[in-house]
Amino acid sequence: MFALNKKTGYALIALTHLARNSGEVVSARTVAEECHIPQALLTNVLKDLARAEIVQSHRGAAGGYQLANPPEAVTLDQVITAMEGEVQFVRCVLSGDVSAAEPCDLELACPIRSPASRIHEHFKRFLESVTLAELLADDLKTVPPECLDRVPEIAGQGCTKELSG
Amino acid sequence: MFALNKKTGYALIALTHLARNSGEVVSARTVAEECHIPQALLTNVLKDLARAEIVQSHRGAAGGYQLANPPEAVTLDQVITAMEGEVQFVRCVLSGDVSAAEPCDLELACPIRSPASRIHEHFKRFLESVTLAELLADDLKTVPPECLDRVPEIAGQGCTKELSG
DNA sequence: TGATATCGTACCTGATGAGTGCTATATGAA
DNA sequence: TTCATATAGCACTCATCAGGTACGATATCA
Repeated sequence: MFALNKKTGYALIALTHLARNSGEVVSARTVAEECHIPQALLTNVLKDLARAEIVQSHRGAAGGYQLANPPEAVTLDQVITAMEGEVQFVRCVLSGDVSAAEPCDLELACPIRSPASRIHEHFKRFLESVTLAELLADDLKTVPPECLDRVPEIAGQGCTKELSG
Repeated sequence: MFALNKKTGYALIALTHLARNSGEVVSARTVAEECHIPQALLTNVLKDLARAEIVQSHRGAAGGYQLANPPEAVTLDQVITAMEGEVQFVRCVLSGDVSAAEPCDLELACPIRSPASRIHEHFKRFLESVTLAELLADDLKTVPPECLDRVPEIAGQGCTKELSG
């Protein structure tokens, strides 16, 4: 199944919680309790988000976490990268990079390398276009109705941005 | 890492190979040899694709596989679903379905359920908009230059379809 | 100094991805 | 009829990783 993993899901939930308390420092325990996420696990999730500088951490008594940037500036791509590592789409796409941990066996002969790279770019842009602000906007009325139905003719086209407005 | 698994990658490579031999029946061994994919593994991949009716299988001597539909009609979503199961984006999105194998613990309280569903729909449409034909079109010149640079302002918008033309 | 909270890291366990092997069945040709 | 070829359907192994837990170190505040 092609899906985000649970940690990333928890991260998104925690981030929306922090966004709704913007400005305030909230402890991991509070977020865990209010979002019904196992605390020990959420602790690790928030640590990853802090390392990626998506949230700011404050140690000590009355410490906790807060968003490092406004929700509009936090992209889905950033969150996924923080939790799961660089998005790759097809695993070989980045292997031109010498440092890639997983060089592709087919590197020379691969018949889809070039087109897969292009699709990878589009995929990445899609993830970059989705922001935390859209996860906060829980109002379906903000989605232009014409975007909900014209499928797949307009697939992936022109609807993403309107979601946040 | 948010990525397609290797089997799906092999599936895409095999499908492009079949597409380039459109009409002809090609054996799994031939595809494996010409695409440099382990034969035993490719056999399973092609079986999955046949089960999903993405390719047609022909048993017996001189048997093999051929595309069941023209490349324009084969979407990335179909291939991923055939190889990895239904795309879910966030794992809970489909759990409203009673038959879901993985009901979400947070079902009632989840603060991102509704927006995640919307993003899931966009994500799915993106995958439906990418066709095998685009994997065959290896010519970067078919991509309008303005689509390659305006990032992320136009992210995910309006470029996908042009890729195949 | 003690309570609280994050930081870093290591660990466990079950599921799943990647790959292999075998038997049954279908087909075409000798 | 027989044989070679090729797919169909399982069942299996092995390694990796996701999901989750635990603990000592460190920072902050009262």
